[in-house]
Amino acid sequence: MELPKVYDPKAVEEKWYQFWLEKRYFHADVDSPKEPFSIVIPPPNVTGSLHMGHALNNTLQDVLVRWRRMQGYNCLWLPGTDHAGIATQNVVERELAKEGLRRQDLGRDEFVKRVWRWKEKYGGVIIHQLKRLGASCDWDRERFTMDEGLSQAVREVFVRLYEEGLIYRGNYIINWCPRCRTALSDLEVEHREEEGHLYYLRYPMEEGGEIVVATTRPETMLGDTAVAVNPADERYKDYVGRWAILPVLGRKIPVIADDYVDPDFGTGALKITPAHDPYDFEIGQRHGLQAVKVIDEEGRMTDEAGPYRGLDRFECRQRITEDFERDGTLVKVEPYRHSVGHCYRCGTVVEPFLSVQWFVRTKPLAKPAIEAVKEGRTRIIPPQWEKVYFEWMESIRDWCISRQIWWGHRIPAWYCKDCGGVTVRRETPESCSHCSSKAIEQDGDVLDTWFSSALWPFSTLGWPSKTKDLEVFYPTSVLVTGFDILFFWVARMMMMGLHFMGDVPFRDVYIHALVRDMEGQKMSKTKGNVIDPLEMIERYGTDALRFTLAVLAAQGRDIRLSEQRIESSRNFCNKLWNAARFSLMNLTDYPGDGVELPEGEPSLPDRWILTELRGAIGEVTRALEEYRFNEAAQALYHFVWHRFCDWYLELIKPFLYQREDPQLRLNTQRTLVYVFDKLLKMLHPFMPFITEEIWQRLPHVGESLVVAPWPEAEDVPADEAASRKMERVMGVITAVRNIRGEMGVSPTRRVNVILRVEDEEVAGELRQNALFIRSLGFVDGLQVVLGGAPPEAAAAAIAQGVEVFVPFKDLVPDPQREEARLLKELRKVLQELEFVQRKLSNRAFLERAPREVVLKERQKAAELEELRGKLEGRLRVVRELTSHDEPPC
RNA sequence: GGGCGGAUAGCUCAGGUGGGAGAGCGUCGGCCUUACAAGCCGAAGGUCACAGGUUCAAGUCCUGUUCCGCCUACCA
Repeated sequence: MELPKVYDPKAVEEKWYQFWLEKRYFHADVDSPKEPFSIVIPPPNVTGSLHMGHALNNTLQDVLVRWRRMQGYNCLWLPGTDHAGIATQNVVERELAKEGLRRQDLGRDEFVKRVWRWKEKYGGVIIHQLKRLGASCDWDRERFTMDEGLSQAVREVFVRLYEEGLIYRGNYIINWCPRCRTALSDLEVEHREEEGHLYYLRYPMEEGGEIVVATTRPETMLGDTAVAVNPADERYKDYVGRWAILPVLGRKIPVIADDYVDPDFGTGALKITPAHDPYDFEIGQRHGLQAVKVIDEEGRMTDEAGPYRGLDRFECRQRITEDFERDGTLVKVEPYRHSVGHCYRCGTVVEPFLSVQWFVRTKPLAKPAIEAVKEGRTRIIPPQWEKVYFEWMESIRDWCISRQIWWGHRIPAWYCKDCGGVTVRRETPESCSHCSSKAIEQDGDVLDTWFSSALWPFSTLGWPSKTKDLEVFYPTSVLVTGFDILFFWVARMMMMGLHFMGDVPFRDVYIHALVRDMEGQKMSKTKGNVIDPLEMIERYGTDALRFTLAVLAAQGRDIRLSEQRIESSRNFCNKLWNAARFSLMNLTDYPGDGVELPEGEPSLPDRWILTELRGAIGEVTRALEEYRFNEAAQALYHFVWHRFCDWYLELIKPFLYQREDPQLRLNTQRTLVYVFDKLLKMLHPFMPFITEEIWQRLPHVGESLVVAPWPEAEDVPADEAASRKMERVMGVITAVRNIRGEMGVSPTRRVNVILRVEDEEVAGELRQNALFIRSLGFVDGLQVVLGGAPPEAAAAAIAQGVEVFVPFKDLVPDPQREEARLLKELRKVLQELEFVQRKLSNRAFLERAPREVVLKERQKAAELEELRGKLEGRLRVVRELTSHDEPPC
């Protein structure tokens, strides 16, 4: 059965994924005696579809899980999705809008039912896409944040925190999105620098005179209840305690003194709007000021806004500015650049808004979470993110968790209509816990989606029940995520995990980069610069995409992805495929299915490739242990392409194409199979599909690569001495090819070669390995001479002490070209030599540098000297020829 | 305002603990050499942002400067 010339991903991916599922390789057995290795997936939004960020995130997780599984761990990769409150509600509302309906038209119950229906129908999309990516998740354990079990965990956590005084309800300024009509946490506000204006407004004083205030939001003046100045500000000393008259409304407002006010900004007088600015609110509290709401939930002016009632807040700004310009209240307007908060979901300008909300008291929770990282119980990788984590945790503010939407976990609090008391319960109560009245009503709000995500590492494993899953798989081994949700999610999981499980949720946190386009821009649909992972999978195959992402995933740096890069990974797949094709063509008589080392004395190429393999196994394993995905992938790429394919497969062709020495042929086949087997195993976590397809076709032991053992470096015999011999032969081959190339001769044209060495042992070695030089160097006659006069009419090169000559008669006889070539080489050598000699003539270097470094430099100098001598000798010979060749004129 | 990261070949980027400047793509020259033209062979190309310092030795450590990017922040 011969393989097609080109690897076709479509023909294999679906087949093997189904096979793996049928064999239940991804299923984690809680009763397994093996050491556990667990990861919980960062649950994608149920509304989501796979983008490059997901592809990267899940490729890296799958690499880790598949690798650890092969190492013999009991692996659990727990998948699932997030109900994504606002996002999902928005999606369904948009769908309703097409029917001309609002959610209010349906009513809450009907709307929520509709969201569930939407979820059942479309919510599985991203899960399906993860499967196409090859993710080896335990699908039997798939979870959704609104599942019954997880909802129970949410209620349990809420009630416990409430009872511990860590959740409270209060009237504070929060961030409000007038479009989504809900409160947002501080983190859900995106600050953007914008060109705005600074308006200077004149407020008359009750007893004559005036005070001028500066503001970026003149419309909020309608809610002003004071003007504040710095107590140390001499200019306003006499104003404090007196009254200003608010224009338009004519309200009397006091001038107060507060340290918060910066006398150097604006006019040094600050208008105070306690209901629409967080700091004004604080000042208001300090001074017992009234808070007047002039903007409502939808961003429209309230009745308190007098003549401006009903206007949109921005319309009002426009109108009030015009009016003030007319009546002289407006002193001046300056252009002013400042940062404005926007809703992270819909982009609407956020309104600071006074309302009653639920909050988590975070400081007591943050402390253990800080300590856990300080003590190394959780490692953050790369470590520079630790600092970011600490900074945020140490300056953490209380977390507003109530949302005025319908899709999410309903807050388990009931209010009594009779006594006004609050009843917080795990199960729906019959009556008020304070007065036993039956007239109770549940809070209409739901919880921030991140509240349930914060419980993900233990709620998915069955908490609050004491399950075996929890016992075995918590804490999880590693969390793989992007830095954009370090605060949103990672920090909060740390807090909740420590508080409710008494242990960290994960041993390691690996933080990977963001995927950007070639210009370094974040990919976004609106910019139109997205590279769709599914499209790439269609075009180049899943393995090519995965390999690309892994090889680009260097720590601490964003990934700039281009389709070209995926294309070259596709080429790598094809290279591997053709190596398999070649191997299969030469294994038709291979006995059995065994994977064994060669018997007796292996050939030089065998010993060399085994030595290289041993090194590669060590390197790849070490890189994976350190989360250096790019280095592991790079090492594999180099080994497979530039060691195994470029050299080994070429070197063994003469052994495979002959039948005179059956033992040699068999040994070669064994090594070929052995090395191929190991490299497929190492490649499998990165490229699961093509490796399985090839492995299954080659002689192999076992049912599937998924559960095949990870290679161990110690099992592979190394032979450094043989390796060095091989490298010398390879050096000679390269020298011959170089001469041919530089002298402009076709690589397939046969030439004769003379090798001249000083050392008898080396001479014997080269004679022994003449076969390789002949076949890879396209050499006809090969002569190895020990010293003696070098040939004259020949091009020369020096490779590891061996002088390589190709007679001019075999090339295009062009002594001038040869002279130029030699000169170029000599220049390089002289330059290097000068550098080394300068070092060696420095007494400080000889005295202070370690002995082995000095020794190395001396050796280098000697080698270069020798090289120089030989090159200069050649140059003389060639110049002699050129002068003879000079046509008489 | 504070903090973090980056500046290395034409492009995109690797270069844990200081001692050899590297990869992919692109470029140039030559090849359908019975695994692969999505390939093979060969080559060119870099004062490692700038200025100092530490050291026998700096892409790598320290200080400063410039230019990008990101996070974060209560100066309306």
